Amino acid sequence: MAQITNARGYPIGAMSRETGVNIETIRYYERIALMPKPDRTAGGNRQYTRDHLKRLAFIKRSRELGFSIEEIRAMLTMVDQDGVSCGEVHAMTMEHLNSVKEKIRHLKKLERALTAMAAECAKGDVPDCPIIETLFDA
Amino acid sequence: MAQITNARGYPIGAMSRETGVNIETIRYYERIALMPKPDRTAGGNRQYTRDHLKRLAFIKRSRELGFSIEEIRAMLTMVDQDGVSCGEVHAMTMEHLNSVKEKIRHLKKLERALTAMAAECAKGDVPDCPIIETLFDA
DNA sequence: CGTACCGTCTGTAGCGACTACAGATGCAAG
DNA sequence: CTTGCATCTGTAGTCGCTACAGACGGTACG
Repeated sequence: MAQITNARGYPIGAMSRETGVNIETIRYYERIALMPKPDRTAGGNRQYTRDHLKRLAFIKRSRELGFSIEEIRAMLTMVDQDGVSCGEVHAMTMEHLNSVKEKIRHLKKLERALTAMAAECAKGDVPDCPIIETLFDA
Repeated sequence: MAQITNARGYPIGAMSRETGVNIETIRYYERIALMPKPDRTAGGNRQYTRDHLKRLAFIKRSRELGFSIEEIRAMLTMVDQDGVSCGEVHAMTMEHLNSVKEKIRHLKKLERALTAMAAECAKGDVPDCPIIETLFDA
């Protein structure tokens, strides 16, 4: 009985609220074929199912973990073909993990350089700012 | 005597080689007025001076430290006006440092999540891949 | 039944910071 | 004089959205 509401499916606003994905972004995912085209009401509004909702949540979580759209597309293609190869998914995850680790290393280098620059700076309105000097003459 | 070469100025390719900034990017910086328009040869080729070179190197180093184009523009505007306020530069640097630190925190969270996911995975060609499960049901 | 009003629609343009062409010249060495 | 790399302009593409404009859908209230 309470199912009647669900029988009508989720409009795009509900999808957005449930997953935290922007409405414009949901339509964008449809345009790039990451989300399948949903049914429409007589008037032309999108009507999503629970499966759509799960898929969108999957995409959201994967994006939050920094996977690119194309990586997510690859994973979803495997899921769609019911041929999920755990080895492949594991490899993708490890590769992604390595790129995250490298980004961290890189940012830590920046952090050290910025900290060193800032420490040199007297903070006063001195004509020769050590930060600017460093950037010009490093 | 050897100065004659320099008297002709640097063509864009030399600027690129010296600083490691792509030629297309140098022209892009000119278009967005981050680099001033240089003199031209009779035939229309750009001729840069040592000052241009120093400026481009400044931009390069600042970009490598993750400063945005607009942040760099602000710093260079101060330099151009000869009104370098060390306080302002210091503030910008600290703000930038904080955003770098936050990115590091964020990436470390990702690293932990990805490591945890990967650890759960048997790596075999199991039908139900724990990574995919996690992404679907988290 | 009308009306108000939010939700949703399509299509296009913008963001940041480049990068990648195409097609036409410049210029220096042999 | 020719060869051939360097450089020129202008435009369009990248990624992953985001932000409109202007028109229509759908529902709650009177």
